[in-house]
Amino acid sequence: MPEGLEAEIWRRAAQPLIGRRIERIELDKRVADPALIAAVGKRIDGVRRHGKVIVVDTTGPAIGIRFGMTGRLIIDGVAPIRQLEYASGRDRSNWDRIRLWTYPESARDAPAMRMNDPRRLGRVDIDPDLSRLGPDAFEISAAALADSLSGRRTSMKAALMNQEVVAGLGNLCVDEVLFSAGISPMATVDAVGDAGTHQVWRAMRRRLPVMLERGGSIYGVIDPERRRNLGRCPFGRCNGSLRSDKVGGRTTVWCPAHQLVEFC
DNA sequence: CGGCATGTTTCGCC
DNA sequence: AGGCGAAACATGCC
Repeated sequence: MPEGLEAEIWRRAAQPLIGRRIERIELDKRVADPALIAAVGKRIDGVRRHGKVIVVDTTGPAIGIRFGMTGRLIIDGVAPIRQLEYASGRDRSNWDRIRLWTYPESARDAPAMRMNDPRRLGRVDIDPDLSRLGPDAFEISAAALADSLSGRRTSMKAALMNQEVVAGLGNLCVDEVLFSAGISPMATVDAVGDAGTHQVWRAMRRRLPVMLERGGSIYGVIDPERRRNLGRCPFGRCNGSLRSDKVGGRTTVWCPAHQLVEFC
């Protein structure tokens, strides 16, 4: 989905919904659980986030929203993130997967909240099960990250994208974090070791708030322009060149000159 | 037109 | 048994 950063932006934008009563719900049954109509008439108690998932708590069922690759949240007619990198800025109403009106504060015809997802890989669940998600990427401690990674036989990149290990990092954030940490994305968790894992944790703490403040996952050093055109490595005085490879099944942009198995 | 895309689930294979 | 990689999913865009 949009990653945890985008979910956090939407969580914040959705706070004004708290306290309102749900007047009406329309949903696309292909991706949104029809049982969610049970939330009609209930009051919104809170909007929280874990990893990439938004949960709208009500006095009835909770509404769990996952955004897939192209889902967006629009609150009171305003899209906090207007356009996603790999989707146009178009907003066709038949891409809405859930629409929710509240009483009495829905702005005119605009739903108080809607999720618009052209590609339809997102989901809207009733009482979502978050039990398999790892610690949230923004909250995780160094010890918890080390513990969560221990025993993994896969690459660092694949491990960090695994939501059971740590919840909220996606392809772009993992590339940014590993770039900043100076750790190779293809290094195995074991090869990276305790010291390298700590570097990864520090890079998460360092980079994620900056990207959040700038507006999301695309605002790292490894931005969309660099993902497309590569070029010289922008890390410190590194003399290397960016390259693109498939790691963990995803396009990975990194610099072999400074992203080493042994961290810099 | 071919290929690729901020993600998750499923299917086989160790 | 269970972790892991590849394929599948669905659609738009360059």
